[in-house]
Amino acid sequence: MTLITVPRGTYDIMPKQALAWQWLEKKIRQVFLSYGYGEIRTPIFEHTELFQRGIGATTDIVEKEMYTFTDKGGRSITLRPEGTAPVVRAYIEHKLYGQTPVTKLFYIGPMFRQERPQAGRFRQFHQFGVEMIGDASPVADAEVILLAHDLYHQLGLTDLEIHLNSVGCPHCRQEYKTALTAALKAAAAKLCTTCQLRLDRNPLRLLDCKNASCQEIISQVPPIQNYHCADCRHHFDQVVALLAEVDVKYKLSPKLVRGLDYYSRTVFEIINNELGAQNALCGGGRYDGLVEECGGPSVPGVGFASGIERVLTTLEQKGILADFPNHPQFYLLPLGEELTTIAFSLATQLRRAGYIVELGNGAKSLKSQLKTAHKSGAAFAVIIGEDEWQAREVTLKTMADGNQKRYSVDDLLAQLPQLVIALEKSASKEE
RNA sequence: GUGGGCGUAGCUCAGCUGGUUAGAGCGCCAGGUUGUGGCCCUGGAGGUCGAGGGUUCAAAUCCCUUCGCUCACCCCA
Repeated sequence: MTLITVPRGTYDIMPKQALAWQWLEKKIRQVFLSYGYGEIRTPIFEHTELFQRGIGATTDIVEKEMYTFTDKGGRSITLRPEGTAPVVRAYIEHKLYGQTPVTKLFYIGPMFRQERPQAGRFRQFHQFGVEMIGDASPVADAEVILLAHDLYHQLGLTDLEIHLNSVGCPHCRQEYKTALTAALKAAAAKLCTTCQLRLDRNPLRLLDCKNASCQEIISQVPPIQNYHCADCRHHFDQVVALLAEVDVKYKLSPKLVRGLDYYSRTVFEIINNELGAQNALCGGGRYDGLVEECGGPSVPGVGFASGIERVLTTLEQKGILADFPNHPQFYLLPLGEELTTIAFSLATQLRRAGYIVELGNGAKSLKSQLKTAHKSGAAFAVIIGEDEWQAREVTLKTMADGNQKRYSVDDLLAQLPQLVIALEKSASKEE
């Protein structure tokens, strides 16, 4: 029989790793809540049409990366490839626009895209993100960028690069596209094959081509800034000024464009250059047409999404992710199978009182059980042997120094609170 | 979807141009102490050499196919 493994691009989060995930998720929720965002949990799958309309039918995500299937009712269903469209759907469906002028939502959970996996890229991956819907002001853009920036700072990531650009509104962007296409048509033959395709399909994508000779040609072309309409220019200037006001460092990247159709005006990415090819921790921007496109009122929006795996990798890389200890406080060792019941009962008592307790295997030698206790990292071993049990006592051994003392069960239970406090004190001293 | 690299013990890897029973370190189990962990010593268990086929007297080693992992392109978190 062949071994069944996880599907390509997926992986198991094992107990030790899960502690890091829990820690990170907790931090994320704390920061988002402090900025006034409410958590929303949308389904893992949606009607396929939501993503076709929301993300854009000609984007790579929709064209070739979605996990789409037909359910038994004949409906086309898709595992969500990103979080914004579902949140916007819920915003419209629950008519949140009628409740407050601005709606601030955050999400955290798995996303699915059928791509070839590589460093920092998976088929099931996890994102957290925010959507601020209903505020057209540049203050909203700045606040969202600041939020991402502050969140990373609170995690200890203080040297990330923020890349910032404006892709204009549908009107001035279209003008730029035509100008760009016209300018590049002449040199089309010198472009790489993918760029030749992009020339027709999505000329903006040419700007961030990694090919050196393409970059050479592109550097001759005027930047998108030259084509911004007065409103777009003003909006972007304001965003930049607001970020400067709160000392957020950013890099203007005139060539930054983003792959999803819904972006307008501000786009940004936060980058860790040590990550490899997939170096964006976070990407986002403004999407003023999206709510309307999805069947809602004409309401502006701005948000970002960040990859949990990439954040965790970055934290590990920078040594911020220390071990999360999950050692038992007490390791109970019954000596002989006759005492197992006693130990079992005592372990239950302690656990019900809220202590972290492991129970040894009474069939094994004391030596063997102590080894296991040692490996578990337990602070105390409680030895339950015939000698002491005849007097209804147990031996409490402090693993750190090897000291041990006999207690009656009642005395032990009475002593535990102090023992645990002393333990926590010495642990915090070490740090 | 395309291209490069890699698949040998639980983990990290060695195994030269094909040559007996495939090795090391760590880990695991047991013993060295009749009831005492960490250090040390001794012993033990554990491998369809990713899978299938081919060449050969002989394949972990050479050839083909396939699967998987990985990195990169495309794209993106």
